[in-house]
Amino acid sequence: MLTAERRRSIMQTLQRDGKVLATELSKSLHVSEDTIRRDLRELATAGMLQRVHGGALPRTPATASFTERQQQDSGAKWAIAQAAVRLIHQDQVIILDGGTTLLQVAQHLPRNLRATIVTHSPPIAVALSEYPEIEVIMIGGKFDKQRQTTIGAATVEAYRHIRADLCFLGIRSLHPDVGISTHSLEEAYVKRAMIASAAEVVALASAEKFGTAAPYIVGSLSDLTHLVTERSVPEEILAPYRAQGIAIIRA
Amino acid sequence: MLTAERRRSIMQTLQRDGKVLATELSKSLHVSEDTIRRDLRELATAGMLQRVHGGALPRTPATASFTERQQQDSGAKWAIAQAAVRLIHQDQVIILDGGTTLLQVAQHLPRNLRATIVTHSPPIAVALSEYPEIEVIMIGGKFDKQRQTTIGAATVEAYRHIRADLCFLGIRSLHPDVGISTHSLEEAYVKRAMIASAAEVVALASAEKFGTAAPYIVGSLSDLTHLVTERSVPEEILAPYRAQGIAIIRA
DNA sequence: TAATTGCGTGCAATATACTGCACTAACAAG
DNA sequence: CTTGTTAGTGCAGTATATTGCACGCAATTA
Repeated sequence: MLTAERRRSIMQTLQRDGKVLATELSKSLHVSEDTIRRDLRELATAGMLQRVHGGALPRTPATASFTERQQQDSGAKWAIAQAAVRLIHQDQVIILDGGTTLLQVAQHLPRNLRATIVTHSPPIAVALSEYPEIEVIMIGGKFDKQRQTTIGAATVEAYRHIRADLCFLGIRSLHPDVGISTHSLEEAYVKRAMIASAAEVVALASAEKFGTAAPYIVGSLSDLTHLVTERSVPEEILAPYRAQGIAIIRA
Repeated sequence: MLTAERRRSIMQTLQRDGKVLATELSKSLHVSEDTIRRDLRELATAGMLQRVHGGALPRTPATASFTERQQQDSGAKWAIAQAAVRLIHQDQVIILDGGTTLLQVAQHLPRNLRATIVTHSPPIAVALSEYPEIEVIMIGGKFDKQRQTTIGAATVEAYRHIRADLCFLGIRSLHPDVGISTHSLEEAYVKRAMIASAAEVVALASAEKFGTAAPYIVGSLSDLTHLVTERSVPEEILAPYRAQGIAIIRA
């Protein structure tokens, strides 16, 4: 494995997990810890990460809370992202929601995928720089620092002018009766605009999102065409969704 | 086998495998490693791939040029950013251009600055998450992976609806006669829109930008109200700009 | 105190890269 | 046809990069 390739891999791991350990990297990349330490030192000198005892952390605490969230339960998110990616076909126009799960999806795309990806999440746009064949459309608006997405009238308006094949929607609350809901009114508006702009809507929901409801309604279950979730979710919980004709993928 | 043919083959392999090794290419294409290395060097110069020890990797603007560029000559950039920040007042609406220098500016803002910052650079928006008192407006559009900014009609149009107090402009070429110019037509349009939307325009230019010109004109010197540059730039070079009534800050 | 862990440095071995030079083939000008 | 020019190639020698190892240091823990 090339040196530069290994360092890219380290950066990717760091971005994905929010931290890296020298010992773990040494094992997973099959080089000595000395080499890893040297890599980390170099990358730190280049300002690409922050060196700490035992490993390294992302350089910008900016995305700290964001990256932190990304750490928790990353196993399930990883599986969901993997499964979701398989729904994508060449040359499609795809809308990607914000959030950590969707960032995972962006990072798991096939390297040679040729497609147009529309997103209102700056971190996702940046992550997609890695893919030479993907055209990225960034939707503007007021920037929500907590969610790391744009929101507001400009965002909703921009989505109005787009007709996408596929939309990947991050789900906060999903309930058989209530439908899709969320904790922010602005976020709900944006998600509605995304749904309205796409032919097929894929919901990405980890296990704990089921049977919960939040104050602001995004839409009904009938808005969804696919639902990607964890394998651990029992069949009886999924039954109402199946009844709606939603294609269920248990990752 | 023709040279051009071989190089196309290299690019294809790179595209397929995500990396190429000089030794392997030498064997599979039946030429010496020197020839392969020459090919890789040429292709790297042409910006088609990124040369690394042992072979080459796909050119990924995010990791390669942007982060790397942020490294180079960061001393001067740092000083310029520091000086530029002092032009900002509380509660202003400020447009921030893309580019590494402007990212530096974003990272050097006072912690408690209360302001609205408008930018078409996703990395800058993310960096501004740090500042609790700053409202960030992200301008959307087609995402330019190399420059890490949005461009195109949507970007220009969005700037039209904004009246800012201050605009910080990254400068690529500055010439007493030609004015402000750049290498990308799209970028020139966006910069023009930024200038048109701001009451005061601050140009940020490191020493090597002076006396150079590029194909696409952004505007004339009279568009500028301030010019922040390095202390090392001699007074006689700055004279024409002073004559225009531009306030010069030598950081 | 002793053991452990992570860190940094110097060293040697190997792999890779660059430089200058000579050779070839294609091609244009005389 | 001959000659000069150019681009492309390979080779030899030298320079640089990368890596793992041995060793000592510092901080933490048993």
